[in-house]
Amino acid sequence: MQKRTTIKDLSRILGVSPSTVSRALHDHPDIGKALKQKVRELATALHYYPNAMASQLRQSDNKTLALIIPEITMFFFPSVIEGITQKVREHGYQLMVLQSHENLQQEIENIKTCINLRVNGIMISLCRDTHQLDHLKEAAEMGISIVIFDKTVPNNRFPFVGIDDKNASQKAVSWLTFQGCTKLLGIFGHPHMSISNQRREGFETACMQLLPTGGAFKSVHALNQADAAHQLHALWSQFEPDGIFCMSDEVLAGVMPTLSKIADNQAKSSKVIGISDGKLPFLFHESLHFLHHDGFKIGTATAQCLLNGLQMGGKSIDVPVIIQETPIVGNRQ
Amino acid sequence: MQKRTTIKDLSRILGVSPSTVSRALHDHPDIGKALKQKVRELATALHYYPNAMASQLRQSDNKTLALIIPEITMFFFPSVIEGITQKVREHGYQLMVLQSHENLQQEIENIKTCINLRVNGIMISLCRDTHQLDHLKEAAEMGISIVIFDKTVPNNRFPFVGIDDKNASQKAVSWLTFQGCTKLLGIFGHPHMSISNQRREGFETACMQLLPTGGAFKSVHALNQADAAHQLHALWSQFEPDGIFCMSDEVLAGVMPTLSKIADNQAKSSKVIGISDGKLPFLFHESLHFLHHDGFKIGTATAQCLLNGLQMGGKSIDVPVIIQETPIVGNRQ
DNA sequence: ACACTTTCCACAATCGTTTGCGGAATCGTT
DNA sequence: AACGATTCCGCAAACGATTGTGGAAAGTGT
Repeated sequence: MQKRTTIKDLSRILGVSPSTVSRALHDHPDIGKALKQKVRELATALHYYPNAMASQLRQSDNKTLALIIPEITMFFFPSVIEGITQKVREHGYQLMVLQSHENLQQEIENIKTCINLRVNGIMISLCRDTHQLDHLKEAAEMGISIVIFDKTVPNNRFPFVGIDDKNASQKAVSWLTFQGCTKLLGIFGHPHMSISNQRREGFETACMQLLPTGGAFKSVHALNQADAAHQLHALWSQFEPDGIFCMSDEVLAGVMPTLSKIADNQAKSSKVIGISDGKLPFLFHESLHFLHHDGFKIGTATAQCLLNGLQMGGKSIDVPVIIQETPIVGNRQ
Repeated sequence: MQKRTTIKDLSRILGVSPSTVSRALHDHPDIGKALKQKVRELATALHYYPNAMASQLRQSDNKTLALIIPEITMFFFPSVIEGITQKVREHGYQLMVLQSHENLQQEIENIKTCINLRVNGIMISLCRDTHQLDHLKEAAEMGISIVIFDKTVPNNRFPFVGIDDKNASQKAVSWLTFQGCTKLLGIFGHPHMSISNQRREGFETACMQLLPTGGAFKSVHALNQADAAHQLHALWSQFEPDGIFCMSDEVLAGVMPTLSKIADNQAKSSKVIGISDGKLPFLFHESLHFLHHDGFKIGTATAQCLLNGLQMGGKSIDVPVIIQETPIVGNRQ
């Protein structure tokens, strides 16, 4: 890492003071037009690049927001990142993405990194083993704005962006029963995740309300995509549903191939509905409906929420933002 | 952003010099055991977090590597990021992910950000409109190590990590002909992308070599997933292939649903093979083979290549690293 | 008791920029 | 010609941490 040209270098060569060079480069009105020109020319000629660490230190601000998520999987998060990126860039901030890999220790480490770096704000989707928010409170006390999205904990006091999980599940059940299904299977994500339980509860209460007498339902938790496939397969001999609810794209990705592998007429004709970011359902042949859990929209809303909080000097609103998922979208018209 | 406790605060309270505090926190042998203890206690009591900007400025190094990619889509890149993250973290570096959104101007901007931030190295997959590498050369001259992966330009002189595109295509054609296909369709990505053309060329030459007399082939470029679907659909009436080669997951995602939508016996029985990261093919019912273009492996190899270059003081090897894709993997056993 | 290590810590410079303040030159006005 | 207003720029102190050097106190050996 060799020596790079600095403001001092420029100032020495031009015979002016460093402060003048700095002002010239920033188009400060105090500096004469002619001099500004010369400074700029020399700067490009000598490949001058302002040292971001130095200027950030001086201004003690780096215009950076952090995004902490469990993992950048192919499901959901790419959309979220896209939404956040767009909104964040519009407002002149840089985005830093950190992954916790579903590991609380790593999540804490990431928060520490954010504090050390003096980021302006944090958007975080909690990993499944996170149950209390001390590490976030620590960051908040350091003056960092925080917004939680998607995955949270029950008694969260930070601003939150997400969908109404229970309601979404109820809509799904409602649709299935409307289609005439009476034997429902709900497949949910990792049991440690907040949304898994929210959505399961919504599913179960809806089933109890909406299923006709003689109907039945069952709900299972899958640890991941492969486990969803495995559980569905293992369960089929005992419980053969005519309606299946998949709480996420990951579950759906496990379910669909398995479903078509089960050489059973019932399997072919059983209705499936999911909560989805809206990409995956279109890949399958089978008619497939889903509740649109729009990652992009959640991303922009989360970023917007954080930016609002920043403008209000950290005193952000405490009311959760609930994104309305689009009622029901069929992927075949 | 209120005032945070600094090393000076600690030193003032303890009645020692800032340098002593710094050394104590770094477990420097010059500092007495008792004092170290007191410093550390006060530090945690006062929620002291070292200001990363300050220390990075002083040491003029920030242990950060940048990853610049066109876009974080659901295809391929999540795996790549995973591989890179793992390798990079092992070596104590931070990773910064930047997206160019297939926009050269944005790519240049990202490089500039990297220079300003004084990152140690850059891993980049070029966006499709990038044809010359002046912006990368600029960064290289500033002492930043660079590795290009996946998407590159013809006459690249930087270290490169990727697969042998032509060879992969040839293997695909070879498999299709071995299956008895004689009328092949190759569907490729955006025509501006290097890999699109490499893979198409490989496809075409292989077709000419391997197809029996009477055989035929055709290759088309799709701008994106939806366009792949559309083109396949539009083309079907004129050219009805019995073997289809999809050069990427994105293309595959466009092709498969369309294929099953085409109510034609031929469509059901036509063989499909793709180059894939290895997740998507397992989602489909149809028997589907693919050449494993392993994103994770490419990620680790890219990061390793960059780290090697860093250790050798920026004088990195100039020989491209070619990852051998796993020959042919069937997704149903 | 003397010289000689160790042990432990302070001083001050430094990384590269930014910025409040002050001041010299130039200009315009009466 | 005198005087206030512009215009344009330098001085020096920050931002918060790291580090080479120097040196006082304490311990060791003879």
